[in-house]
Amino acid sequence: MRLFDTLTRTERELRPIDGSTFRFYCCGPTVYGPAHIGNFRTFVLQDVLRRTLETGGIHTLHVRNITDVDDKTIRDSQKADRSLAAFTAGWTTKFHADCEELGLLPPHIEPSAVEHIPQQITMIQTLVGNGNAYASDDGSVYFKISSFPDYGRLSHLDERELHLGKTQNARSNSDEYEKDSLSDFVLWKGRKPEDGENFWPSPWGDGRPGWHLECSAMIQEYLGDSFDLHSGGVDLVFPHHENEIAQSQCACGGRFAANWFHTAHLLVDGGKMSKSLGNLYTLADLAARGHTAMEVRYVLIGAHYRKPLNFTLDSLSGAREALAKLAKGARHLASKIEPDTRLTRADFGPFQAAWDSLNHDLNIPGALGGMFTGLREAAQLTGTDAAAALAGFNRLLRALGLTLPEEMVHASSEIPDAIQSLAESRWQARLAKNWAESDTLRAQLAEQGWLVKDGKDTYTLEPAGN
RNA sequence: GGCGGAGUAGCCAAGUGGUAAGGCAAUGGUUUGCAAAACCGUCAUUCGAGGGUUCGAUUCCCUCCUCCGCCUCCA
Repeated sequence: MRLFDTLTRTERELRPIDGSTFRFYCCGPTVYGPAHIGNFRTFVLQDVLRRTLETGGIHTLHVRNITDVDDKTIRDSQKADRSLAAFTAGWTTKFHADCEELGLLPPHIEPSAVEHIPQQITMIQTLVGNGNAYASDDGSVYFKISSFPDYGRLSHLDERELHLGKTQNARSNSDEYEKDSLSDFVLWKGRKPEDGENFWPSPWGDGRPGWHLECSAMIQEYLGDSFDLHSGGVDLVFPHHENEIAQSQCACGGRFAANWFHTAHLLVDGGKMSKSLGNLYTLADLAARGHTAMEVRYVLIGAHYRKPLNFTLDSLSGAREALAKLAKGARHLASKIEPDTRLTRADFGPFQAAWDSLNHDLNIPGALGGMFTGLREAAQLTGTDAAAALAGFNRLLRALGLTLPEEMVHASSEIPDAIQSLAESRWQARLAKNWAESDTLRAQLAEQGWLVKDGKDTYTLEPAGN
């Protein structure tokens, strides 16, 4: 497949550099609270990238870290009066549960920062030894930007140098006199009283690793000095990824990531998502509004990854209908296939255009459109052709990580008994042509948030839309 | 201020130098005790505004307007 690369700003063919396995790294969550749907946009898109590669026959090695030590995890664990380990373990578990609900494939390796302190220290020692880093009086170690001429290539820093110079002057009067120059970033943070028990011994004294270094050390451990792709949200381009490049290339040599995959942000109602605006949603928030994780996933993949996605609650309701429509189309297609039909082809049939879209810079919205139009074409097919089309459709679904509702009654197991019996009474009244009674009971169900849909011989119950 | 990105129907959203995918909503019809559901249709002469290049631009260039992100932690 072809994918846009942030560093070269060109579209490139993705092929494993080792010839067999496509090895990639994704910056994972900092576990100090529940992840929100903006975080999940990134993880879901990375998941579709992986699934698309795998559907195309490419083996992958997916590494995604857990950041379990930084300012926020320490601060909030203290607030919660729990150990850092217990605190972050709780949120890690929650994160995994959310991921599973969203249909995310677990990474093959999921290293945590705390579990890789020795590797981080070793990397810092190498950097100090190479003259790329220096210790300060307070036991911290900084990376010396001026020792790495390529610094800034990813984020086009050279075009911002003038500004940076100004800032340096402005800030060199501030407290941060520890650093040779302002843009030097911290690799190891010397122990401070507010860190509490959260410190580790090092050649420079007690302290903890800097945030940027975690990823570099874990990448070195599991992927080596050169690998296929590195991914994260656009906000990580600078300084996080820029710093990773500097650390890793100086410490390990190698080319680091061959491709950079950055995902645009999620907006809510056209603006930034934030707690203060009350528009920051977690999976649990949306579940409380009656939306399934699969509906959330459908919305999250609904815009091209390099464009901001405008999230609205209405789009979630739309997703429910769209998923139902896909399910219906698939069922219709399946009904055209004789039980003993043999699959004789392995192409995508009417879904070829959808598959092509996916492989052209991960155009998921284009692929989704192709699935609907493909379904329309496929409706005419029978026998082997229908079987081949359905197989293509299902491969596409798997690439997108979508699972379709078997029946429209996706909440059937969660219908309270009281509601169920109310609905049953209504159905009996209706069969007896007691319309007044039937309508009254239907209104009662509606009041309690349930929608009745009458079929020919039976009825279904659904939570009413929001 | 610097860098990067975006403005396509009521909403979400693809796409292309050759005349606008798809989904939701809406709406007409069939069906239904009435609704809903289901099924069959309809739904942008137009792509933020104004110029320019071109036989032809929504797609390329210029200017302007609006919005978003990064420049400090952030998916």
